[in-house]
Amino acid sequence: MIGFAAQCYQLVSKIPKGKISTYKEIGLTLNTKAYRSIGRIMAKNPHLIDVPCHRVVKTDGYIGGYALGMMKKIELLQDEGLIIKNNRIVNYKNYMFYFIAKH
DNA sequence: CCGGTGACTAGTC
DNA sequence: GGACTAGCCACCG
Repeated sequence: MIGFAAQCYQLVSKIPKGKISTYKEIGLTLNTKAYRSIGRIMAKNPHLIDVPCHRVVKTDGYIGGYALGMMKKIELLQDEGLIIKNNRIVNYKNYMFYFIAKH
């Protein structure tokens, strides 16, 4: 059986390099409002390498948290070409990746 | 801007 | 196996 966590991991793993998504999007895609659950699952991420959860940020483009610390998360994102300022992704909307089509 | 509330899962006890 | 707790959030006042 595919658990909730597995679905999250699967979605996140589909985010292309240089792109980001939000916890909300994942929630919408999985048709749930369990935003916090998603965060908790990521925090316990047993697939830290396989699942690039550093590409998942808050709805406002703020970094949020990361198992290895926000600094590490920022590093990884910057390494993919994103610009981070004050813990926030500059022009994050340009990098947004939607799992489902939005108008 | 801060605090409280909501919704949901996986772990732990 | 039931109950409790924590969590990388979102939204509203």
